[in-house]
Amino acid sequence: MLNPLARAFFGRSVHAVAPDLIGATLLFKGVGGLIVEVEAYHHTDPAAHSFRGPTRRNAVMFGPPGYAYVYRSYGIHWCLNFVCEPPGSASAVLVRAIKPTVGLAAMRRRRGVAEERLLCAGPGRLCEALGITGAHNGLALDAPPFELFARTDAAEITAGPRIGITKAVDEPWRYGLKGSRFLSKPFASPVRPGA
DNA sequence: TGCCCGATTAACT
DNA sequence: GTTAATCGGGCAA
Repeated sequence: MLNPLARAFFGRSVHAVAPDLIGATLLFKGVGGLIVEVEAYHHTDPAAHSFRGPTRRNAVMFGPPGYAYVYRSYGIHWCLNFVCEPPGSASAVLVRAIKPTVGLAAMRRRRGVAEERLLCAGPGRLCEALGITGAHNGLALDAPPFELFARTDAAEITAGPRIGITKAVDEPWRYGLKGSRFLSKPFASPVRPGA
């Protein structure tokens, strides 16, 4: 059972939780950093894995909030989601990028990359750096090996269309820390008419 | 069963 | 700019 604070935090709309996760600290077995990019997936969203109903893969999404949904992407990579909203809502937030702060050496070893900016800039890269796999699907987020700490300082949050999807492509449900160099891709700058 | 596609990434040209 | 790697889901047959 999740602690009441975590349940209250994740039990809200994905569109409330997602921006609140920007600037939060995520650690897995003591390795991780600051969340700088996430995407919201609601069960009514054609791009969501839960849109067509429960399967063995997405079962965790249909459970209570505050748990990790880890799935294999393109048969190769692992991607980490946080289940949100009341139980059965089947909505989740995809963690797309973090700024590495703790355990840099372990991340570099797992990734085989030295450049700090590329350690966790992308959902697949992030899971590889932290050592998260399908074996961790369904784990509670308020207990080891996970550690989550809410944002303490004010953060300037920006939003835009999600990446790598083909359905509901115009919905601005990607949230990020404005100007961070650890994003998987930059957010489009506002276009001024006549510029 | 067979076929196509995907919430990706790295290594090509 | 393009493409391969690789596997589960969804749908047609």
